[in-house]
Amino acid sequence: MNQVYINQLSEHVGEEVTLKGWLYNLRSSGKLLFPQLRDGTGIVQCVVFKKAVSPEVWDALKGLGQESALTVSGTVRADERAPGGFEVDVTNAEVVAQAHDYPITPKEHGTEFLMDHRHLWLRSRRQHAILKVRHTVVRAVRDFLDTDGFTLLDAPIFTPAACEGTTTLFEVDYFDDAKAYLTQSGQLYNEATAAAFGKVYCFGPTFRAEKSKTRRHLTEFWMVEPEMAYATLDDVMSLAERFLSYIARRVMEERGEELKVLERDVSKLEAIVPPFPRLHYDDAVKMLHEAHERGEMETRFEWGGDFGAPDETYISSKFDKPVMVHHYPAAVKAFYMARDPERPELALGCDVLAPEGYGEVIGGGERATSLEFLQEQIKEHGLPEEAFDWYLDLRRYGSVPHAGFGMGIERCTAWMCGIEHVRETIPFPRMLYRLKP
RNA sequence: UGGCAGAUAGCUUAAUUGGUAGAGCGUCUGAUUGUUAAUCAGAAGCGUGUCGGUUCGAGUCCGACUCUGCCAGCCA
Repeated sequence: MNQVYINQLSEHVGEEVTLKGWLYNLRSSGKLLFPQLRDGTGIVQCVVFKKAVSPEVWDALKGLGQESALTVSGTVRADERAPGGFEVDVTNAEVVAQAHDYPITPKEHGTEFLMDHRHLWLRSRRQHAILKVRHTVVRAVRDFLDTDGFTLLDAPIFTPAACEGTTTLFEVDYFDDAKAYLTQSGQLYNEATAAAFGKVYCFGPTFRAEKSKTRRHLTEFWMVEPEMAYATLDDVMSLAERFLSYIARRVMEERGEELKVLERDVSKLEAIVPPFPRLHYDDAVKMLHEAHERGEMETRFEWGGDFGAPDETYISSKFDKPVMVHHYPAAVKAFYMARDPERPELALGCDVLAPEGYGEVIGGGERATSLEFLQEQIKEHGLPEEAFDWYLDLRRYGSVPHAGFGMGIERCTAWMCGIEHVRETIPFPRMLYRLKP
């Protein structure tokens, strides 16, 4: 018999097909059963008339528990009463594996319970939709960069020392008595590959041992980091707006059904088109000051600091598109940031703040080119010089202006989906105090 | 790491002033030929996170601990 997937049913109306999947839910009405079958591509309601199947099949189906594995055969029929538009009139079925007392019932559950059952929660409609959107975000990221002339050159996950020296690193034993650290950014390695290949990116897991307990943080997350040789802050901002608008368009094109499941306000995604507003740090601070004077912000923001979550939310709330804030004070940015020649206290850095309070989805900028400047910075930041000798070589041998950024896949996905917390945008989130399952 | 909130049945939760811990869902049995988190009838079963204190009596009050959630800092 003709095995098909549920998302292909529209091509098989009137045909006899076999579906292989799991029981999502079962309702009964006397001589009639309505098993809902899911197979990873979708959910379809099947209809079993008692007299249409053998007594053995009827009895097997009647008492079947949620998430039992089964195959069903029957005729595909378009039906307005069915949620997906199609139904299958079952003529035969086989129970592959019975399931009893599936923990996640069709009722409400708390976050802790669901996270403890993450391995099963993934089967739920909403989680399925979110992770399908993630898949499309990842594909869009790769397609965009690949067709734009970028070469994928992944950075190592084991690193000998801090890339930025600021955030906390996960330390692991690395043979004998050596220590290695899990990467917190591929940034420095990207600068090496950019000098070899021109336009490059790395895309992999990133680890931050920050004890953050917010809806925007994971200890293990995926980051894509493009880097371009002979590029400036302006180039990187142009790239960021083309990049994000491409991702949003792909999500809308390919994941319409999923966005419906998530009840996403698609008009928010439709608004993500170039150009994005560009806001100088000074002007952003001015906005915050005015907001404070009007009583919209509790405390007066001090020039020179980095924005806190409430500041970011306020700034982004004034725009219906992502905002690109640039020229931050150098003091709050990484040591490798290039300086504004006119105002050396400012870094040529840029953060993209997503609308709706999703915060910083992209952080990047132009890198410093001068060997002497970087040597000073490394000293000032108290970083071990010997760990950066190879990095400084990049300034000794043909140093050119170059720029890039990093985007967090989970933050981007949460934004696309319009969901509260990044923990639902990765199959198995790693967080402070959560390492299982 | 700090602030706040919380932990009662497999799950979601109720419990007045300190006085017999109750329900819905799930499970089991039965009814129902169009259900949409189906409904209806019946049944079983099981619970106050851990340790200590106050009290005639603690889910409730006090202390410590463990765990969880939310917010903040840090960042993507």
